[in-house]
Amino acid sequence: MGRRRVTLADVAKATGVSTTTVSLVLAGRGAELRISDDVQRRVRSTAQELGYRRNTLSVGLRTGHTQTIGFVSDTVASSLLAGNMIKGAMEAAHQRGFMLFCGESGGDPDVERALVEAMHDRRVDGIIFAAMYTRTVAVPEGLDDGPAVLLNALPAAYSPVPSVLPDEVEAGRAAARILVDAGHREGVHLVGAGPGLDDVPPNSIAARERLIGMLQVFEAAGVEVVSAHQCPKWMPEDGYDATREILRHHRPRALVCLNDRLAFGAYQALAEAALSVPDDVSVVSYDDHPIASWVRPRLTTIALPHHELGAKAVEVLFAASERRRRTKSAPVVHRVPMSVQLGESVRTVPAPSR
Amino acid sequence: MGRRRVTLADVAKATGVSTTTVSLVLAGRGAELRISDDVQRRVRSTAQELGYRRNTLSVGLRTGHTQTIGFVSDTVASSLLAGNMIKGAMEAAHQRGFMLFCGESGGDPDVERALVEAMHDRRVDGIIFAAMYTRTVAVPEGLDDGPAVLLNALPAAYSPVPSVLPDEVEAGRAAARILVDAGHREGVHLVGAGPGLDDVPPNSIAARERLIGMLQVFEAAGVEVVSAHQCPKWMPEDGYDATREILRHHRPRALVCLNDRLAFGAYQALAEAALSVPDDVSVVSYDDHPIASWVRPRLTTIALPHHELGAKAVEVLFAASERRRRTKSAPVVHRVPMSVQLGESVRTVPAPSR
DNA sequence: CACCTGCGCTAAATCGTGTTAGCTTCCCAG
DNA sequence: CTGGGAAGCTAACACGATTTAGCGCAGGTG
Repeated sequence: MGRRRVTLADVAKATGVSTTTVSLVLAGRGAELRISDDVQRRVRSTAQELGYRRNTLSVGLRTGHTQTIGFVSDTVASSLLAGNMIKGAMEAAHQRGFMLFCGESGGDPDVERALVEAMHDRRVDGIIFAAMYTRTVAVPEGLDDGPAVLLNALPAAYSPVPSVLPDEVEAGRAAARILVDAGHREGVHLVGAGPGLDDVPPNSIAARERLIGMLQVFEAAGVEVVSAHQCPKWMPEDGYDATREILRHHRPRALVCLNDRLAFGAYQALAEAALSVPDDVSVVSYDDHPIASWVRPRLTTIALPHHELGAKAVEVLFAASERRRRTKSAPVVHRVPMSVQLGESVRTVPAPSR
Repeated sequence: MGRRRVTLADVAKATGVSTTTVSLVLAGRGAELRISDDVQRRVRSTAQELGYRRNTLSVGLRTGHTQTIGFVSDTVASSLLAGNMIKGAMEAAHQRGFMLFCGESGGDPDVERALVEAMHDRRVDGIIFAAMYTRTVAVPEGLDDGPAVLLNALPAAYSPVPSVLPDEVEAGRAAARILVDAGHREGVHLVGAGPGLDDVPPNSIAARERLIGMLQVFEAAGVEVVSAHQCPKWMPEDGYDATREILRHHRPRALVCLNDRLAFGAYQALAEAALSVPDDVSVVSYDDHPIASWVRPRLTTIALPHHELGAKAVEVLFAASERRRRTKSAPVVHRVPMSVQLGESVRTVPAPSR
């Protein structure tokens, strides 16, 4: 247990060469600096034999590169989202031999700054700053002291840091298209946001962009949205309340819920009113939260590509580290497509005969 | 951005003293080595002024301590559990100025080993090896090369590594007691495991220990468990199927579901059979998954103390690092209590008049 | 024989900090 | 005037790697 690790010097001594040689060989620069094949073989073999592993701290101190990325998020716990984003990032990082430092701020700007500093202290090669729901964020001071990426977030003020986000507008179009293609023309209601583009939860990019996409398609198809209900929290209870409110005045034929938890609440309200999904009311929602596949009938939902988002962030970060050496260009926004998850919550409406 | 960080030498030069002095002062050992108050003040003030931060890599290289903990889990994504355990660990670590390296193996032993090695390469001060559902695990080779803790898991074979686990037996007792105290004596069924102690999902400690606790209390109260249904996966669908099976032969008065997702499935089956919770059937379950508070009526559930588990693991890890220097004692199992979350899913049954 | 070139490797500096051993200065007793 | 001790600091090495500059040798050339 407490036994000393094998160092470069140990390998050098055991092979009978200098540490320089060992270092070069193991870095794959042996040929370049004309170390003979024989020596290379011997070095590799003794290194293997002694179980040599390079000390990342030492390398980091010398070269400035630590094979490490910092991942700072506001909240990992309250949503599955975080887990899969982190997972995507970890896998992408691990493929390149990188590890992830994880930190959670709870949304506190002081903690955010402290985390970013602590990561720079540990000389991370870059930082991913992630939000758990798609929104605008204040970029913490010091974030752009090194390569950085915003994940699932846009900077509130101007910032040179690039962003990686789901393509919410297209997701909005996709959701609307599902209803339009299924023949729905009337009795369409929105649960969670609208009717105006500003009737959204604070800082929510997702809500606004989904609305934009939906309204484009509905308008083009001549579908009128009967009512829309803004909900600040997007939890099941809010969906339940909003749906009850709708049922008080209308007989809806289709609900678009701005996420699956709202849809879950809507299901409850519909069940209470003895309305069946999808025979009486079609339901479409967003996120592909696990609950979407647990309810009966399963929800048709536009999936947040958490895993891809995380992986993409790492990719962009690497690209940024490269570019940084050459030139600084304008900040970029990368959009990751959202896919349709088909459930059984949408009914095909027979086209009205003209 | 690319500007060089301030080093100890910079502070020393600016103050007009040696790096040794600065190092001592900032380490709080100034008095001990009789550096004058005046110099101490000046050092601190210039350090502050220049925005000096110590380079953790360098310190780690020199001292062997990196203020860093490795967190290796099998799966973070598929369960909320992970998120809160990690969060608990992160907070506890952050309080002591530590950061967390996160890695996920997906259950692959090769990846586990690789992660543990990668963390040792980065000279972590200790490793938390976490399982996402309480079970026995094969301790990966190399884990005990440094301080380590198993979180939510017990070693499959003997291992000197301590464990941190929820107190599942007591949780089992608590669940049974809820029903017994509410007056339930008949029509009690188990969903997810049983009737035998070996009728559990593979390696599941939770199932087995919950069964033990429940059977103790039921037996003591003279309550007979009418039927029990083992489910390998513990997903809503399994709970749905098991409950349908129960309803085919019985008229249950109370269901104990071995987790909330099973209970969610049970709710669906009960609703289909037009049975009301809790008026017709009481339901108790485990975990306090978010779904527990989303369903109507809310579930009464025995909560997994994820957050505390994570924090406790860190605490045990620190204690282990201390102890390691002195003596190695027998491996310890730490149990964290599970708390009852009251919902409205249990009905009080009037005592039968004798 | 002196000089140059290419080959195959190594000595030594370096990264930023912690730590041990010791240096200088001052004061005072003998 | 000298020796000794305390006060207050510093020189120098170590940690484990990378990297630059260059050394010694063999062989060919004028």
